[in-house]
Formats: sequence, C-alpha cells, structure tokens
Amino acid sequence: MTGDLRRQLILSAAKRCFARYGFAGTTTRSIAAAASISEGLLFKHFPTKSALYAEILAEECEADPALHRLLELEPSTETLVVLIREMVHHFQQIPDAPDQQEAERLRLMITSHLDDGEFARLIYDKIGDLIGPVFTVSLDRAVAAGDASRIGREPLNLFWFAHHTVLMAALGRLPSVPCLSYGNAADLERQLCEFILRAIGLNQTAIASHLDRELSPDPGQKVTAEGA
Amino acid sequence: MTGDLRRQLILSAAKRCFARYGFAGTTTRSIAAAASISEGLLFKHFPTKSALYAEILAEECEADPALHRLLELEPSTETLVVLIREMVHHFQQIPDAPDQQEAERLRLMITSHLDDGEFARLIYDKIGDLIGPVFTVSLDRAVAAGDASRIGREPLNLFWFAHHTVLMAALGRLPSVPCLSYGNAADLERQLCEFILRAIGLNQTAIASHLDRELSPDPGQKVTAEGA
DNA sequence: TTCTGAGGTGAGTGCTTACTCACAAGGATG
DNA sequence: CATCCTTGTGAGTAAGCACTCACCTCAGAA
Repeated sequence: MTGDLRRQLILSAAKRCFARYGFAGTTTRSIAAAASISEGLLFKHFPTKSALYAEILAEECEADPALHRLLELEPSTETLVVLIREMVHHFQQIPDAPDQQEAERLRLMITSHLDDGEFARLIYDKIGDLIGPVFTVSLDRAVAAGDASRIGREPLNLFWFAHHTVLMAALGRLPSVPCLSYGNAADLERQLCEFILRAIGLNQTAIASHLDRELSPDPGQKVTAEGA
Repeated sequence: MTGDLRRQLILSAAKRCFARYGFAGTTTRSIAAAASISEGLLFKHFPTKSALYAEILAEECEADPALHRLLELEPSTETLVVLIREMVHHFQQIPDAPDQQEAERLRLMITSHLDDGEFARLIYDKIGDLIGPVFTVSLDRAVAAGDASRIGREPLNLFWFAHHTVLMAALGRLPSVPCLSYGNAADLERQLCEFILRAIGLNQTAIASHLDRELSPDPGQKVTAEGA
C-alpha cells in the first residue's frame, strides 16, 4: 500500500471518529482500529492527534464542489428560489444520506462553534464569498421584477438567517431519534422553503408560482436536487 | 459548610466545565478545582462523573421561569410580536451576558444534538408545551385581525423554524471571535425580528407598526427585555 | 471527657491515553 | 547475495484518567 493512499484512508477513518465523538472523545486507538492499522503506523503518518485533526479541518474547508453549479445560474427570482430550495434540500437530506460525509461536516462545523469557532469562520467565509453575490443580485432582480419587497440594508444577513434556520433544522435530525417531531413532516422541505422565501421578502404569489413550478411536476426531482 | 450547599457549588462548577469542554473533555480534577475542593470530596457527593452529568442535565430541564411571564399575555398579534421579540432578544443576549448560565444551557443543548439528543428532546418538549398554545392562538388571532395570512397546516412548525434561526444565530456568537460578522450588526435583533415575523406570515404593515411601537420609544427596553 | 458522625483531604489504585521504538517483511537496486 | 528503504507491527512508556481509602478536623451529644 502506498503512503498517500494510506494517508487518505486514515484521514477518512479519523473524520468519522472525530465527527461522532468530538476531539476529546476520540482515541488514537479507535482511529487506528477504524483504519485497520496499528497505532504505530498512524503516528508514522501524523505526528500528533492534533495535527491529524487540523488536517481534517483544513481539508473540509474546501467548499462543496456541487455548489458551484448553482453559481452559474443567471441571477433572477427563479434562481433565488432554486438557491433556497437546493439549500433546504441539501441540509434536510444530510441526516438521511447513507453517505455520512455531509453529516460529519455538519458535526465538525457545530463542534467548532463550541470551541474557538475558527473552522466555522473559514467555512462561513467561503460560503459567503461563493453564494453572497448570486444571492444579493438575485434578490435585487426579484425586487425589480416586483416579486419581492426590499428588506433592510443588509440583504446578505437574510441569507445567513436562512442558513441558520436550515442548519439547525438538520442538526435536530442528526440523532437516531430526532430531537423534534414536526407536525406534518411530509412536506417539511416545502414548509422550510416557504418560510425562508417569505422571510427574505418574496411575495406570496411569486413563492407559490415558483415553488409549484419547481416542486410538483417532477419525479426527476432527485436528479436535479443532487446538485446542492 | 453544609452538604446541600456544597452539592450546589459542585453542580454549578461542573456545569461550567461540561458546557465548555463537553463530557469527554471535562476531567473530574478540573471540576474539583473549579469548585475549590478535592476530588475525594467530589466523589463523596456524586458516585460517578456520569451521575454528576446526568444530574446537571436533569436540573437544566426545568424551563426558564422568566418565560412564564410571557405566557400570561392575552393571545393577539401584539403578543405574537412580543413573543418573537423577546425570544430574539433572549438568544442574542446569551453571548454577551456576564452570567454565563444561559450560554452553558445553550452549549449543553447543542452537545446533546451531537450525542443522542435526549436532553434536547426534553427541552424542546417543554418549550413546545409552554409556548406552543400561546403562539398558535396568537397567530390565529393575527390572521383573524387581518395582520397575517394563514400559512400551511402546521403553525407550530413556524415557531420551531423561528427558534432554529435565533438559536443558530446565538451559537455563532458564542466563540470569543464570532463565527459570522453580520453586516450592519447594530440592529441585528430588529433584522431577526422582521425576518421571523415575515416568515410566519405577518404582513409588512403589522410588522412595522408593532415593532416600532415596541422597540423605538423606550430607553426602558432593558427592563422589559429581561423577562425573556 | 469521650465518642460519633459529619465535612474534608491527598496520596494512592489500576486502567487508559497519546506517543515511541526496536524490529520484521519484502521489494528494488547494486 | 547484500544493502537499502518503505511499509508495517506490537510491546513498550510516561502521563493522565476516574475513582478509592485511610485518615484528619471538629462541632455537638452523652
């Protein structure tokens, strides 16, 4: 086995452990076991437990590549709705995904908030840089098109509030028994979308027409939704 | 020193430690040091570290007494606005409060989400039981009064979404360097209030009139705001 | 005064932790 | 074949962990 491949295997095993049990709750022995190697070899690849953790955080800072697809859309009311819908779907699907990767990411993000927040700050910066422009310009155009009313002087704050909402909603569903049992949870994503779109200033007719166009007519929903 | 008083001192010291470093990250030695006693005495009062932790969580399940004052308000649009405004203020003041108690509560709540979620579930249940009725009836009356449009079949979900938003916004400000630097953060509470009130269906004129009535005319704001 | 039973201590206990090191297997190069 | 070097191991080590125990102090009852 080559060194580089082994490194990657260790990183992925460690990420699982750290995300689930936190830094203090994870032992180097458990990481080695998860990677099916000896502790000795683990320390041949990473000088300390902290260094391993730091490398995972650094690696995770790379923003989701699938997100880039959304950024090529022409800013508009339509794009705004798609943006929110995909964001909602992205977060809601995290607890259900068989692939735990995004759940780990979410856990790392949250544990960072409880710690010094540095990792979270990096992620927020990255997200803001990527989505901020599309969001604000789309909102501007929605206002110009009469689909939304202008809200305040800080449109980007609206985006962050929306982000808070969906992130926390996802967090509540991370444990195997969800923390909250929403009434009528079947169309929870739809409810979240509407909640956010109203909150950022879209009027009811714009919301209804765009969401209906987007959500109802497709069994192909899954395909487009992957991109979030 | 009487046994009961000592117990309380230990509990409060331990809560600080657990909230800051999590269960695994907290040592019994550090708790004893924080309570200015020996480890031996610690274990005279609590049989195990886990038992101590469990007792803290159980104690924290008692919902905030100050919250009860809000529940005696007559359900109305006005009450709805006050409810949201107080909730926003309550969460926003958590990171700034010299008293760290609420911050510890928030931390325990979040770590529970990363763990089995049981503590969070208890808290959510309690909050839902307390605020749910006032919220939904107030929203009904707001709709009846023409201040809001009816949204979906699950008004309580709207409350939870709002809760998610403010909780996450508070979490981002827990680290000594905030995770997010909101643009124009001066009237952040106002922005959050408006965001939520729009999201739950209040129309712009109702929002403006009620929030202006509530927020602008008082230097006595602090006094009323304590109650959240 | 003596006894008792609290509150309280600090030096242990054995176990687990992060981390090290001597050494082995095996493929490539001379 | 001998000499490397890389990949890999598992038995270490010292420190730190949760938890225990013999013992101390001292107020109040007998």
